[in-house]
Amino acid sequence: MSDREAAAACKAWPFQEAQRVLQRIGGKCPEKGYVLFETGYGPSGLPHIGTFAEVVRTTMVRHAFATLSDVPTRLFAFSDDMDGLRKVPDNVPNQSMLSEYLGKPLTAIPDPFETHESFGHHNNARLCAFLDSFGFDYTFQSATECYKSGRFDPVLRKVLEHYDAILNAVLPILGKERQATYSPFLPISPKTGHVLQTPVIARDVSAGTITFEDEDGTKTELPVTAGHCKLQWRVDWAMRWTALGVDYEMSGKDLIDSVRIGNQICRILGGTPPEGFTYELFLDENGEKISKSKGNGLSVEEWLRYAPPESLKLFMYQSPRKAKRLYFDVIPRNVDDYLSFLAKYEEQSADERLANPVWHIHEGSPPRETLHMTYSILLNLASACHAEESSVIWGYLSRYAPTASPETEPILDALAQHAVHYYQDFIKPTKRYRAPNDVERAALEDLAQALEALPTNLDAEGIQTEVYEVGKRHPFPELKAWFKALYEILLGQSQGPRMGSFIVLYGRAETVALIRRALAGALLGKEDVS
RNA sequence: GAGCCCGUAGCUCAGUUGGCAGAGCAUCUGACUUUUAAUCAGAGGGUCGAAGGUUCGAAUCCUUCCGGGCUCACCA
Repeated sequence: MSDREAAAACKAWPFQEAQRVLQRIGGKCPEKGYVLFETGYGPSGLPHIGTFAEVVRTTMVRHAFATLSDVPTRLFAFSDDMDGLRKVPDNVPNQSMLSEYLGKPLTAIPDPFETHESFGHHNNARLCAFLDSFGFDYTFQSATECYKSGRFDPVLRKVLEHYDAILNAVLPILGKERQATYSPFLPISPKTGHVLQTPVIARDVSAGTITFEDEDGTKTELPVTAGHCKLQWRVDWAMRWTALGVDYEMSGKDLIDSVRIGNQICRILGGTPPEGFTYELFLDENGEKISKSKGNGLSVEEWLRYAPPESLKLFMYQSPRKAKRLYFDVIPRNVDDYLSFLAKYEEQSADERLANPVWHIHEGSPPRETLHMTYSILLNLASACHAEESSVIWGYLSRYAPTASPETEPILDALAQHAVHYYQDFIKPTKRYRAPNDVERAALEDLAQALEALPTNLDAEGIQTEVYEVGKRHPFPELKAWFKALYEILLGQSQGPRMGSFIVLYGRAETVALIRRALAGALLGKEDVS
């Protein structure tokens, strides 16, 4: 079976989606010369995990499609940057300046960060930087540019022509209040520059204009073309599908009705609605919808501090139609699942590979992983050996696999780095060191000297015996108390790893130094005062 | 009201063309000359929400029902 046949038979959802796209175009290249995938972005906020999810998933479908067909593809990341600013975001500078521009298109508002041509341009740049950091292949599209350049003009005129039909399509899903003032066209006031939400009083199809009442009450006539008017979002979406010839766009289940309306409008405009895919929303650990304003759930940045992007992509790949909880605890699991899919890939047949998530995550060519070490082991390791940096973990890993190094095992190296972050943020703050009493002090001094005197090639077992011997030489009620003291004084926790293996892992000289610092009271400063 | 998702071990969930019910954690037992919680080995634990149907065979497909959750109707 060829790759293409195998892909056509593959049940993995990106292939199923790609099949629908292939059927849509009837196996032939569309007139525009390519199959168009689109993802939308509202630039009044910064890119977030939902943006990421949509682009990753769309990219997976796009790549699956490229495996099924030779028809070229493009992905537009479309920014609705002509949208009027409704509210001043509280996470940006120059708040008072921005408040003077409320109601104006984002691309007509100065950049509060003073680094770009406009606020819209600034956020667009943030979007692109965000997407670039993951290496996504896309073409950025600006709504402002599309409107002003006339690219949307032919379809805008059609919207005017089929005004009533479009109105009738949208009205049923609106509330009563909204129905009264609703207009698909949002004229941009020539006087104030505001995007107006105002009824259309008259329209002239042949001239391509609408008449409305401007903010100061004067009757104003404006062309619907060339950027003089924007469209209300649902109609805007459908117009864009029609004008650009969008073949595929996914959206959240909260938009189901809007997609339905959009499809109707698209047909009214003479277009063919894109193939859609409705994905489920993300929930937090309590099963509540994740929203930026509530700040629940998890940000992309948080995830990437503790785990590599591939694990987040895996999360996005898995069950997109299922409402999944997105919170901290799911990270380690997704890392380990990613690693095991990666390991499994090596021994799979060609068509099994197509259903392996790593095939989709890495666009058909996943990296080879030679040293298999789960993330949970690394997390344990990081906390057991007090890993302030990944080199400590590597100290252990190179003993385990002498030929391995950060250079030969980049995946493992990244994981080690992430495990250190995990240790620093979650384990270390819980540590509480205490000062030794006189008996313990003497025993620790004894241990430090004993460790220095031991033959350098002694193994973990031998060191363990020596630790034991030192304990016996001092008046502990029972040896249990000696080990407990070691953990509490040196590691800041009431239990810990076997001392012999810990010392080998942490380093003999380093352990001696650690003991000396403990004796000097230097570890007490690390105590968490909270 | 309309629509979507979920219900599988104590917990969180896998289960990919229907073919002997799985993982992680938790629990229990044992090993490793310290510890209930480094690590390792092993064990117990499920009427797959319920009832019908299709099938030689259903966690999986169809129907109905029960239970839980979410979304839409202001903005995009």
